[in-house]
Amino acid sequence: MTLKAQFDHTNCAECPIRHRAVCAHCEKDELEELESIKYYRSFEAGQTVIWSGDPMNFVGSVVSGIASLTQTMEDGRTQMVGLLLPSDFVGRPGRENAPYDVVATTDLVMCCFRKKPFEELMVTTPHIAQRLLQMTLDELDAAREWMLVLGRKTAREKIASLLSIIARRDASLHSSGTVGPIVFDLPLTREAMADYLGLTLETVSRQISALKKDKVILLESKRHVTIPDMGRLMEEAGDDSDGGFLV
Amino acid sequence: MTLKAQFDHTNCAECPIRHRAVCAHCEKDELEELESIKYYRSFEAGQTVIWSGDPMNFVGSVVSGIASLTQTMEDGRTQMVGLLLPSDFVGRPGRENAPYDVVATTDLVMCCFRKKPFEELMVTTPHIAQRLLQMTLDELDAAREWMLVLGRKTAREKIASLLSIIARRDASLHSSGTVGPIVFDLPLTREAMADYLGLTLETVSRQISALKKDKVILLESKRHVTIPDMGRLMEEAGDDSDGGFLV
DNA sequence: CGTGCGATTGAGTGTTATCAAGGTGTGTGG
DNA sequence: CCACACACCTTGATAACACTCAATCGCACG
Repeated sequence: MTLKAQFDHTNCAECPIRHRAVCAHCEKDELEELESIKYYRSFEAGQTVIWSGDPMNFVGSVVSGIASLTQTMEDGRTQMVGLLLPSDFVGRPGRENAPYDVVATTDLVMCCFRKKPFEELMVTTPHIAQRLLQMTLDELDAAREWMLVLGRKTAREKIASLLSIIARRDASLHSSGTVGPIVFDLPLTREAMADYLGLTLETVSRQISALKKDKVILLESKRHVTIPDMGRLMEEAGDDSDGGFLV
Repeated sequence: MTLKAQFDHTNCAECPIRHRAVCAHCEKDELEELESIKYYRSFEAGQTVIWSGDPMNFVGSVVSGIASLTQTMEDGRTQMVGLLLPSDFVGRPGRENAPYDVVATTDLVMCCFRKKPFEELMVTTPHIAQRLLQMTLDELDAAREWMLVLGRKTAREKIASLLSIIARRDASLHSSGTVGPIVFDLPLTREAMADYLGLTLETVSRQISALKKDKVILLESKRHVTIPDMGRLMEEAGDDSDGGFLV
């Protein structure tokens, strides 16, 4: 609620995701149109944003925090199919019902647009559709990367892959140095990591312990990770050890 | 080569994928522009269309046959990350190098456009960009469905899932009856199925034998499959037994 | 008739899941 | 302030499922 107030009257020009979100390519006048139909919503960690199957009357962008897209089978097995970071887009123009659960993994602020007006804007504003196409293609690439992880990597490689992705993302935001240790906080519980990687939480825990024992990672606390050697981590992930940093 | 000739002078209006491909929404004049930059290419089963990492100077649509998108790790483990059926699009506007291997699984005919002119058309022709967005969103949904299969399903469920997808696609093309047995030919080798499902070919073979023994499927030959009861197959796949047919 | 590819089947192994117990840290109420 | 509850995490013992290695089969093709 306090977070909501914090953003309620924010001008798009000052938005932290202004240049990465679906509105990134918009001109000033286009932005004003978007601004007139936008509103902010906040969620606490653990809250469900949308239930699979429910009607979706909005689309929107993650402004801050992390959300996850998950699929659940009848017997309770769950698989995360998307990790939504700031600037990522939620919802599909033209779709009536949500195909996945959307859950706030951390406290979350979203910039929402009512679906109908947004769909109309899509037609009149090519910049929005163009940007959405780019973003969707990027998400498709990420999904295909994860298919390799899910289908072919060992538990240890899966953990190393996830850590290297989070580390890479964090490095692209905060630090600037290309070399040297990388430090970050895990935004996911062991269970969420397991759901992302197609493992059990016990296996996640064991493999993290193993990577720690082998000095691939250092743990100050259960969530606070230091990567002394990024190349080593990427070897463990089964990726090309070099070349990758800017992929 | 003979296939190539067969399509070389085909008018778009008579094209079998005219209403499903990236050109689906195009008006007559837009189609003429596309027609002026298109050319057909044919590949034999097993041929590689594009190697991962190679520069891509074209994009295009699958006209007939099946192609696969695969990722390969340094040690040879491979994961299929896309199954390209007629009307599916290959390539990403704006991208220089291919991120995956594209391999012809069967004999294949593609309708190609040189990348540069196609990218220019994308800007001037919203119908193309709109359709490409739709198709990309559909592919993303399919990829996420596969993430559940890869991450959480058993070998038996994986096989049943793949069979039900192929059966569903075939049913949507050929037959009309909603009930009754479904018959089709598998377009994939056991090895290709394994690469798709994150299994070994031996496990694929064993599970197919098991499904056959349990009368979930009937096999006239190794590739010719009959599904006596689609609901039963979908139960085996771990999906909701009903509701699914039009998903 | 031999060759080769795709597929099947078997035996043994190993990675990961399952079941179970216990540990750590944080917030809340007595 | 302490004790308790709870969520999150770790670790151990055991078992199951899928992988590996290996032999064989069937079929198409030269």
